[in-house]
Amino acid sequence: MLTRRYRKQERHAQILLELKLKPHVRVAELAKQFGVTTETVRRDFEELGRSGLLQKAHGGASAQHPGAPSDLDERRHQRVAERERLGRFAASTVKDGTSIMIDAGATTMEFARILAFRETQIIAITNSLQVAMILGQSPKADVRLTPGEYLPREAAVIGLETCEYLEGYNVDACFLGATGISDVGVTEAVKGFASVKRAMIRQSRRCNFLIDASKFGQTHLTHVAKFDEIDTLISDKRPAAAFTEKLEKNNIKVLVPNS
Amino acid sequence: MLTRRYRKQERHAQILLELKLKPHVRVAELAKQFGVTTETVRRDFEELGRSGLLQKAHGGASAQHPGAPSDLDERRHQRVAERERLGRFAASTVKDGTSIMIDAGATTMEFARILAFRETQIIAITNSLQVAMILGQSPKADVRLTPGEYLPREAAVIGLETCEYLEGYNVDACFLGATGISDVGVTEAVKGFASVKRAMIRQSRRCNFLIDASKFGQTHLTHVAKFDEIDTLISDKRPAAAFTEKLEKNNIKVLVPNS
DNA sequence: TTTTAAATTTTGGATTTCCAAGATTTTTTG
DNA sequence: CAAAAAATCTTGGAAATCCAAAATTTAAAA
Repeated sequence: MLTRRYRKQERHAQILLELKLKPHVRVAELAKQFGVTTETVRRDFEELGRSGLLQKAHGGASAQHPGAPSDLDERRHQRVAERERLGRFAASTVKDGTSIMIDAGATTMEFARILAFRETQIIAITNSLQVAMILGQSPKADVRLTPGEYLPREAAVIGLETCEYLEGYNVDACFLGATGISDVGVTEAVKGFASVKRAMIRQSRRCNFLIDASKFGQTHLTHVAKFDEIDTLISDKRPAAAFTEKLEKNNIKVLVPNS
Repeated sequence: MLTRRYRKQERHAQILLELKLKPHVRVAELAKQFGVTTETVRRDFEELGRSGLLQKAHGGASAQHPGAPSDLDERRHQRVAERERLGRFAASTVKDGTSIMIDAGATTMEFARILAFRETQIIAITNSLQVAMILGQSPKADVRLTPGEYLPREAAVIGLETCEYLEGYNVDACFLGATGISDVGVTEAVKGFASVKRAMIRQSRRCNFLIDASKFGQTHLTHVAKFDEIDTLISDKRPAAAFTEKLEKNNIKVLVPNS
């Protein structure tokens, strides 16, 4: 019997590859190209779509927003609604003409997307390739990327060069994500991120953390900031009363949408 | 009579705005949202599509990728096979343990894709976000990104910072694309790219240009390199005899696959 | 090898989208 | 204000897509 021309995995890879060239591919085209039924391609889309690697459409599929590695995307699919609210709200606090630093993460990406959508006039410095790409679409954003070692999992750059570069700039505010906030302060799980975040804090007049409610009370490996270094916590839900009180005792403004 | 809620221009702007948030919008949705017929939305797509601002799809439209000018898109897709051959061939010349610089462009992207696929062990420095992302997927590649101003159309960084950063490194070879090669040498159409390319040439022991045959004889605005600065020209087809001779008189090795 | 699970194809009908051409409305222009 | 131009709506098929379920093939496991 003949060996199948493309196995499932190859097709999946090929589809994602195509989507890097074209923003949209059609079921029929791919079916012909692979020599399989449209139903098979449809199923491929279904699977890739579930992993958040593409967006299904009638008759085809669209690339997910530019260049998004898979693990990061999986996370993106969880808590999307909450994150969007948070990002939208955070973006609404940024005024025209502000200079900011933005770090890497799913939350800050959403934040950047809204900033681009609103066409807020800003100068932004980031170590996240995705944030740069998203913000770059806004005609009103002047984007600078930091140098450094490329970290595939997060699509960001890190390292000494990154931190040194940041020292060349002083900005109005920084907007940072994190994997946890608890009694010990803000902590981070991703190796190499903490030092970049700290560098950003040092160069900013105002420090904002964007942390969604699911991360309250969590403590991770590396330390990012103590309470007295934080100016604002932006989240989707207000933390427990006791914790809020503790934060406000440290002069941290807690901002949540809607209320 | 009622004033129309959205005029054509407003709709167009709104559609493009939506596409910054979602990679794909549907005719039916927008028609409902604007309170117009699907036919009207379809016509909007038609017009925006002609200007290359979006890509039509069955039942909707997708955002155009950054770095994909509309008129070029068709040509890009036609030359995919040639570019892949070129990229594959160029990648085959890279040995394990080499340090290289790679610049931005469709051709170098393909080159990077093959390097990642082959898992060649390299240290790579690039100013292209896409090259970084692609190469970053290889476990054997150590990728560094240059700093600089972000250029949305090309998904790359440029500027003085980029060039200064490059001066901190000396590598075995650089692999560069270009928009033209002719009697005057290698030239480039994209503003800001030439100086980055020149900086890369200065820091490399060996200078390779990846230029497909369609660009032979073309001269563009900015000057990149004279013949005596080039070591190798890698292409998909051999140039005309007269031109080849001229190149080889300048000690430029001309490499093409297959022969 | 046989068995089992997974992947793919086939089928047919419901749904959606497309396209063109003519009718209607709105906007612009003289 | 009237005429012309542009934009939009309506309509009626034609074409493409979707979906589910059952049949078939292929790959993996026992």
